[in-house]
Amino acid sequence: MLELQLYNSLTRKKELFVPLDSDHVRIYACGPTVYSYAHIGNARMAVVFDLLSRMLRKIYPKVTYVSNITDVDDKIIEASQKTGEPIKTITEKYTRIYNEDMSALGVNLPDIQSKATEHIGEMIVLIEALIKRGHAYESDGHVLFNVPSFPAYGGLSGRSRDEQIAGARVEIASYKKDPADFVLWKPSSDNEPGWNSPWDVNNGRGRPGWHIECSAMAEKHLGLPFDIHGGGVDLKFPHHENEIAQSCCAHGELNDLASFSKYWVHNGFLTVNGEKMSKSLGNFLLVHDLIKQIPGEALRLTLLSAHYRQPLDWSEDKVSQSKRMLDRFYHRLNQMNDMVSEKTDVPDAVYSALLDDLNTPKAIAALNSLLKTQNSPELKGQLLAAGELLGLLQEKPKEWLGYETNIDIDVDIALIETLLQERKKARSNKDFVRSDEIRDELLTQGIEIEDTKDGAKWRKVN
RNA sequence: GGCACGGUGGCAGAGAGGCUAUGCAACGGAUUGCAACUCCGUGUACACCGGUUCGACUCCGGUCCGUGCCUCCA
Repeated sequence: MLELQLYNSLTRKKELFVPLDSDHVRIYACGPTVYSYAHIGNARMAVVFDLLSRMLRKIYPKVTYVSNITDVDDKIIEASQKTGEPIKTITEKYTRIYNEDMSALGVNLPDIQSKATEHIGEMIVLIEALIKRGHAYESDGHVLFNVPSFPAYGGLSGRSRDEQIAGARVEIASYKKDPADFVLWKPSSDNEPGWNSPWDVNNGRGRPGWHIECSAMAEKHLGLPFDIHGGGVDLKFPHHENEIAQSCCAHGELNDLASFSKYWVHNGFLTVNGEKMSKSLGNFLLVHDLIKQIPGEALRLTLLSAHYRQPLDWSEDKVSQSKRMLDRFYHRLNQMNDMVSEKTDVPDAVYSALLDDLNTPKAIAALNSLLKTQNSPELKGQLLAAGELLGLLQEKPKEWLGYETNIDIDVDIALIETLLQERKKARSNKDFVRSDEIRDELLTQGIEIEDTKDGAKWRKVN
């Protein structure tokens, strides 16, 4: 197989990916709301779509990957009221931290990281088009999308309008014509962020509803239709469903759900020790914290260790497995340090696994199988090429394995050398008690001794 | 309640109508003063019940169990 297959949530089938324009592939993925640190579930989305964009770039000459930053949202307002920090301070801070944290996971910045607050004008244009075409209406200071005006509504998530009303556990606001209607624009009070709009009430200020930003930004930066729209499965309904409704209806495409995005890709949910992350359980794992304890690359490999559409249960055990696996790879790379790697393509087994709907577990298995062959410039080239595509194995082996410690000098190299000398002497005198004492002492400091043919070496562990 | 997705060896996790997944752990061996590191080798699986088939863990139906969505959520 030489072509990319992707599971398309819209058709519920694995399909051959055929770009709308093979000279320019366009992809959009829903990014974070910046009011706090990103958790490991956010990271899964970022890593999955980072990998997808890497694959697309390998295949096609030009790829534009857009991912948004939601910087206007009720949760941000709440955070601001709680901490007293201005909204802009909060959103800028967490955008910066998000990008730093994702970078630690080997995630490249998207080509365009669009911010909601910079696209209010485009949102207003879209909402006006919806009103004009009879898909939206003003009510009590709000502008709402009228779901019954779009008979195809629900096509992505596969639930009819009746079904969701039947199951709805929310109170239905009185200003809605239909219980399924959702907000496009809402009024802002004086202490909430707001922009002038054609639907001014309450001193003339309002702010967008959640869904409209993605419709507006995807259209602006990618044009319609574009190739791939992605995000977590939990966004399928209602967020993505609503995006489709807004974008299709604004352009009169009532019968073609794919007139917005041709393919829809959803990554599975992440649980922690079998449970959903939630504030009440206190099991929110923040990337910001994890990267202090574990190399980002081990986290990335853990996220890629299950297929992207499968649920992934996060556990320390899984992370340490990933770390061990990387140790093995780096060990082999270290053995080949002096070899000039041969320039090679990504090995077929790895590449074809990824072409098959990003089957990363299979790709990783193939990568492991490469280790069965002997060290050679070719092997080194293959490992590095496959690693580059996956966003792995790009560190210096000596540093990864701890043979070279960079700046973090909680290690007294002179002392270690002295102790190693003493141990050498003790061993030659068969004073194994002292020799083992030194070994244990160094180990408590995180220094592991390796006895080799060329004498003792040491490396920093953990 | 509705919709959807799963149940694979000790654990994680792919796959496939008949052909070794892979990793971690475990065990055996090499190496070592003993270890660690490293290397070599080994084992165990496909929830349950029917059906289709020459043959199913893989296809179909049912049962049981688990998870997610239906409300903010990656």
